[in-house]
Amino acid sequence: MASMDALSESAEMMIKNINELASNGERVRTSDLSTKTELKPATVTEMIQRLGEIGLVDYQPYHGVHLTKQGQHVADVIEHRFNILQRFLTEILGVEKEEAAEVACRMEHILTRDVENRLSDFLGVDKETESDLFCHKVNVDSETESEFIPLNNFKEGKTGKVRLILEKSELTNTLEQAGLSPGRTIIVKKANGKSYDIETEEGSLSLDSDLAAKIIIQN
Amino acid sequence: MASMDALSESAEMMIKNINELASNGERVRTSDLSTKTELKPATVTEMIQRLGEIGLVDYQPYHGVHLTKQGQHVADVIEHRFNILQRFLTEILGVEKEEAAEVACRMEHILTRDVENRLSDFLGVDKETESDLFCHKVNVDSETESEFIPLNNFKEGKTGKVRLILEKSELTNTLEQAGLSPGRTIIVKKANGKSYDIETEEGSLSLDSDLAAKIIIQN
DNA sequence: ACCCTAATTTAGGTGAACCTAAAAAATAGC
DNA sequence: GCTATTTTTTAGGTTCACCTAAATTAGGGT
Repeated sequence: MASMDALSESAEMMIKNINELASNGERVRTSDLSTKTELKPATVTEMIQRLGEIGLVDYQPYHGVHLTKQGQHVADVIEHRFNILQRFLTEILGVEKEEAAEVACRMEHILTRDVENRLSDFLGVDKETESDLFCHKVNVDSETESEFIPLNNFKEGKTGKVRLILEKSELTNTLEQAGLSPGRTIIVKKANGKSYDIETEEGSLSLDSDLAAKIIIQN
Repeated sequence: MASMDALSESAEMMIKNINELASNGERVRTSDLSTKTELKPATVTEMIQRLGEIGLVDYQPYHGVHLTKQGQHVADVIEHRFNILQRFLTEILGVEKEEAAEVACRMEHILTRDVENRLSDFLGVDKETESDLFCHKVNVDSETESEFIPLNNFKEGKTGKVRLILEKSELTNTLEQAGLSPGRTIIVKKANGKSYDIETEEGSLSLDSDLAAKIIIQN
């Protein structure tokens, strides 16, 4: 039986790799894992035996492994964490894809549920991420709690408060004069993904999605 | 002599803790490190011996340690990484301070220089953070930086992208239908201070300077 | 059915990061 | 200045994540 002990980075990486090699549904061979992880076959054997003992994989000597339901869940969580981290690093910080992947691959083992959720929200992942079947929307914790959302992910018709403006420039100064400044309340009149029509305390204006992405609203 | 081998998380944590206990400039005792790190004294001794061998601390048996110049540099880097991570987690994601500290404390050992720099920029730390003497501003990437200009100041013949429309009205709606809406590219055909002839993706039009003043273009 | 090869596992080793228990050194009290 | 106490170190053990080399098993070809 599995002891929910918080897995080591190595163990999580092994599960992740098993998952990635098991796309076709077949059992994953030791040698393939060895190639992918760049670990020696003997090391792979040792690790999958341990994973078998704690119930995360079904291991049969000489006949490879496949993830158990529990193992699959772990893999899904890790994959999701990797994805949001990589998105954050590339889309928000502008890190190159390869480096982002490396860093995300280290950080995915460290993220807590809370940070993971908040990062998702920040990136605007609310829109039915179909890939997350496992994510049984149990989210018991999504209490009324207002969120911080980039303006470009804000839904039409909603009211919010400007909390943060990223990458300040002359343009954002202009925006602020037009009533779109931290602390002010705004209404999103129209949002079609390309341009955003906003009503501020001062009047109305409209801006493009690049600019909208830099304005963080609290609902 | 120090081998710049990328330190383990444990080693980096030990250096960080030595630094934090050395505020007064005095040598740090094994027992204090033991208390702070929640490791047994024997473990602390073992680790500071290793750090001594690679030149990051000056270790004298029975008389504690203090950071060498190299060790101090490591401590400074880690502290800086911790700070920006914690700021990001609390200020941007809204994570509670305690959890943010824990997560930042794990992530600080993983950040690369590039990600660190970008995160700093994102948080707006560029403005002469006097504490980071070592942080040579290597930012090679400040690309040709385009400007944001009201359409009435835009020069004849130039091409730009609509970014922002102030004071929306029926008139501006009409403009948007004519292709002059946020995100679209336009060309200024003629500009004489009174009226402006524009070519949009949809066709051409002409408008007066009052209206042009409310349309911000990025070149 | 049998051998050969390739894949896999076992056996045994290393270093890092922890531990406990015992020895040694420093310090404090008188 | 000597002993008692506290601090620190040494010695030796464990687990984890890796390794190499040797033994074992599976499967394909004839």
